[in-house]
Amino acid sequence: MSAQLRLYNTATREVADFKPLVANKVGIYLCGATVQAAPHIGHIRSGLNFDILRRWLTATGYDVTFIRNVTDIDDKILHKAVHEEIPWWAVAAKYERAFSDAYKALNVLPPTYEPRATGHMTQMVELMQRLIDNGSAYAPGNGDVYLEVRKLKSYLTLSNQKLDDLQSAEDADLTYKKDPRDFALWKAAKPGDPSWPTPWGAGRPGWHLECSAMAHAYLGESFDVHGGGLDLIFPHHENEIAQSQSAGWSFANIWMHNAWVTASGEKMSKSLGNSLQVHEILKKVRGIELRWYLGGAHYRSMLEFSFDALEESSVNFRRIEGFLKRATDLLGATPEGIISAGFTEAMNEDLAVPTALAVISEILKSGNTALAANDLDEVKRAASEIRGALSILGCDPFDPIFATDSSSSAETLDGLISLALEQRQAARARKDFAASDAIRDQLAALGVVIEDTASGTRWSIS
RNA sequence: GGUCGGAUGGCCGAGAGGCGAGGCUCAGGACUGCAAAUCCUGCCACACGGGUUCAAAUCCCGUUCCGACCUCCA
Repeated sequence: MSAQLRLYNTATREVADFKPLVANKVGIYLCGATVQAAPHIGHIRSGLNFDILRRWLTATGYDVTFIRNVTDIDDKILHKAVHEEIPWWAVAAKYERAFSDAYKALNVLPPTYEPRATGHMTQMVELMQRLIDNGSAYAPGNGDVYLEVRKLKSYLTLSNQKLDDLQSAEDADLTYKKDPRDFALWKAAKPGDPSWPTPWGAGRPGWHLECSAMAHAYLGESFDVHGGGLDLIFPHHENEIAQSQSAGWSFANIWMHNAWVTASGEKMSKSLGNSLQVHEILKKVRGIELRWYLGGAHYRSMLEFSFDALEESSVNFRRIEGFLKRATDLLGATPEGIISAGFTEAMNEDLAVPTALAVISEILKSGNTALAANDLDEVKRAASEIRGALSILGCDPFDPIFATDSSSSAETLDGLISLALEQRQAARARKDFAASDAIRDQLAALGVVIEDTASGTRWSIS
């Protein structure tokens, strides 16, 4: 059972064996950012959770094509452009950059392809043409194009809702829509708005069209996994399904949704302020620690954010890091990463990261014990298994992306501290503990922490 | 109104019929000149009320509270 990856599918509401459509290959489409504001930790959690999925699939031998789009044209971006008094495309570029920086800081791998909505207008127009031609969509003549949802019997099966149970929007305008629940594939241009030409008039895409068009462009009519946050199930993913299946494409095989980061029990939103933006939190903890925290909860569980919990998680991580550092010193080489059976079993069960962390804790314990006993084989095994696990979680401290800058002053620093440690050692040798402790305290005041071990004194910067 | 989650020890956070997840904190012990690091021991929890069962945190019924979505959302 441990050899078979099982994943939860929102569409069936159960965990089932993962069977790729094509042997040894996986196509994943993740709804990425609508680039209208700087990312908060909830946005980044989504990218992170799917990054772990992708790394796990890759590590277990799949050839993964991972698409994460950028939606760079939508209502909010236009509003923001007015507010910030810069062009809409400058808004999109600015926040796309902010997202890229955040992904990089948290070691979220770049997707195989990262398509932008504005780069796929042709594909969107083609899709609409197809939908109009087969009677699924209609253009009422005002420049809008709508999808007629009643024509698709499978509409709302992902969210398990009934069309007639939906509360219809109070401001639904039936001037052009046949049904208030029909949604806009395309919106007619308003004066001053950016627009692209179509056979039905100039305009811009509605929110959902771009994902169907881009998923089709890069992954074809059917693909393995479509992901996103829980809040995208309805309407975004339902509408993607509606468009794509109306076009005759079978679309995604498995739907995966990550849960939110909450604050005080509530879903994060802009009303909670900017303090939980990724770049703000990175002023307090390292990227690798933020990642360890955000990735540590199961992807389908809400993660209640607090700085206390973040700090606690960082303490735990530093312990693991400390072991790897000591093991590396003892072994005289960086351990290679290997994947242990326990870790595999946990990850294969719907990416049970919390269980995987328990596995890491056990390996850590035996590794530390082996370190004390100078059992090199066991130290090497433990360090390798831990490094292997950390690399899947994207938290490998030896990953160059997390490397602290090793400037030329590092050697000088090392020399200076060694000098102080030699003085301390001399004091200890003559049992002048007042002097030796004074040196230790002074170093501690500078942030240099000392540990006396059987093989000498180690130091690190806290 | 419809749909979907959740409530677990001081705190975080898994599990989903039996044999104490794990982490953090705290207390004690080992090691140490003292620290630090590490290891060991301790802290036997599952919102409430019924029920099923040899056995329920887990299944069933009911209740309370919290949250999410219903065309802006990761």
